[in-house]
Amino acid sequence: MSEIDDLKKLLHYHNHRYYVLDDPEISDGEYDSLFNKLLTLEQRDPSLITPDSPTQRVGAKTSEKFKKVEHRKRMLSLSNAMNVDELRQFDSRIKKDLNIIDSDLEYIVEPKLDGFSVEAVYENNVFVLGSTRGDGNVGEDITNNLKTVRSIPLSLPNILFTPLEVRGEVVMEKKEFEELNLMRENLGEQLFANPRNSAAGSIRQLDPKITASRKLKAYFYGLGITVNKSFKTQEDILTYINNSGFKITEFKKCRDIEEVIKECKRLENLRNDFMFEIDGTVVKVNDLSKQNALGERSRSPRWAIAYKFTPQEATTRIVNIVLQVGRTGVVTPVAVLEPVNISGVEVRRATLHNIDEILKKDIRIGDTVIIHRAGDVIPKIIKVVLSIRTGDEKQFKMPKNCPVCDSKIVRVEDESAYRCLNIRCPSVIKEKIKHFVSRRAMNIEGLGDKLVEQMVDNKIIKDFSDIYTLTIEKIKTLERSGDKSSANLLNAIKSSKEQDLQRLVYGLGIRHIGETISKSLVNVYKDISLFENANKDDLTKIKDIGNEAADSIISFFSNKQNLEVISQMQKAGVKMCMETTGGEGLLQGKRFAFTGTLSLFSRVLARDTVEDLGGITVSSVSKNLDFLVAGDQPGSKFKIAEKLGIKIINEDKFKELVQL
DNA sequence: TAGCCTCGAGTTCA
DNA sequence: CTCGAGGCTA
Repeated sequence: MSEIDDLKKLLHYHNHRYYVLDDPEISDGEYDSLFNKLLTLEQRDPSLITPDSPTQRVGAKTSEKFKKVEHRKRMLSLSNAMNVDELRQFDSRIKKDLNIIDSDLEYIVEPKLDGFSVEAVYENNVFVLGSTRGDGNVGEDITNNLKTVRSIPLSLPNILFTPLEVRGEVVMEKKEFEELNLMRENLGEQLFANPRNSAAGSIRQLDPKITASRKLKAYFYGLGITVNKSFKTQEDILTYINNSGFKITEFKKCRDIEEVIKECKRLENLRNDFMFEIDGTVVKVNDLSKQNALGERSRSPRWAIAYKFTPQEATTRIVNIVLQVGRTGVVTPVAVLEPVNISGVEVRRATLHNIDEILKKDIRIGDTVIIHRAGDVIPKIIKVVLSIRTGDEKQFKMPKNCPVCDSKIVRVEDESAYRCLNIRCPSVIKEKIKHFVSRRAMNIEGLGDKLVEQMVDNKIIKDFSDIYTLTIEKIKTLERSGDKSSANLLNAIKSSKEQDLQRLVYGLGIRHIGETISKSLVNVYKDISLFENANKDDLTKIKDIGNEAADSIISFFSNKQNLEVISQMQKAGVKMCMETTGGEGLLQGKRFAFTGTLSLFSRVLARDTVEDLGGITVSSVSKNLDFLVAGDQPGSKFKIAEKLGIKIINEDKFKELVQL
């Protein structure tokens, strides 16, 4: 056998290890050197180049449009089940059609990839044709582009039958998609709305070089025409496809429809853990003879159904853009949306962050937009659907004055935010007070957002100190404040006077000073009066305090009004010094993070427990972490911790550790 | 000075 | 949760 053939075999093998099994045996460098060796040999005698050679993945640009390709067997789509009931209906309908009365029907459940459907045809072992689904009958010839997808084998190890037609989905992994969009953003190019569009756009490129650069993956799930009759089940087919060198997704064989439902729910919960987008599951009757008996409708088979996850993406219209003024005076534009249901909640508003964001995405009032709720909860506007623009949309301009107090708003150099600098701005006052009374600061229960707003509007309070001069008469002038609730509120205010100093310092809302720095500050300056004399040198010696934070502290404590408010609070009996703490704790200096649902502790209790014992709690995992406490259904932190070799403990272990 | 880590700040709905 | 930026470290 020639050296060229050996090299090709070797490269195919290592390509498969790398791109299909994700388990390379040799380094990238070694692969490249084998590849270059083959390239040299082929260049010496180009007549030896075969179409399945690894050097032929990226072909020449096709100038004309894609050629049409007729599918020998129609590529169908799937009917949808929008909920669990529709899955059960599907099951009973099939059983009726098959005359199955008192027995169960076996199904295969696979994740449904949100990508681009393709077919790859192999003749005598060699990849000869790649096509899109098109309308199901006729697709487009994308052979050259599919060849660039490294997880698709160019030749197969052994022939079971020929031709072999495999069907699957080309996807772009989420990470890849984000990187691509980031790059396009830097180049000022139009962004892709989601990984599916991105995969579709990449596969329909006339220049295979572009497709090759997109790092697409392909997963296969079925066959086209099948001359071979040895397959009995869908499971056989998946196993065969996989053994022939294709990537397949995980799948599960289910005894009955209830197990199918369980599996669908499981995958739905895990959807964010997949590297690629999945928008549902595909449920197929496992037995091929039963599939045949059921047959197909005009556009979809009767033996399969797609179970759709509750969507995390939706289209809606921007009714208006309004402005919010936060506690730091930042003026934030917020889109008011036509209410739309995404993953079970009605979304009406979405932040637009700042004017740069609006201009970058070219968002206008009246635009139709795609909004998204990923693993998190916060809706995000992904992009404007430009194709439905009527021309009646209104561009949004930042006003010159604060929408609340009408004073001039300014944009600090190099910042995208506009700020209202009026310290008497009612909105700023309200937000500052809400922050002061919030759970993590002074924790005054019963003083919620609505009440604070009323109090400021009615001029009952104008700064923190006024909270401590409230009387039952004043509170009762407000809506929905009776004897009982007013008394409760006064009690809560009274007990807040004893809060730790660090909570007070945090509650003051000094720029750049959050919970952590408040704590470090309080450890050094144990009495509020000492803060006034703090100098920059001393401050910057404290961990995490640099130039900006130090300046911010000094400027806060040299402001007369601030000092006046503090002194008023002191007169009202608010504790202004730190209690001496009793020595070293059990967990002194140990860093903890939590993930998943805890059952023995609430998050707050777990946090307080650690901190009472001198430990530190953090919200993200890094190599400095000492313990990750994992509850039920841990999130991404779990994987990161595993990778970094962080000690992961369960709740029971944690309980032992804190000796409760 | 670059790159990593952490902290702060803003954010939606039930 | 996520982003941006301040601060720390090599």
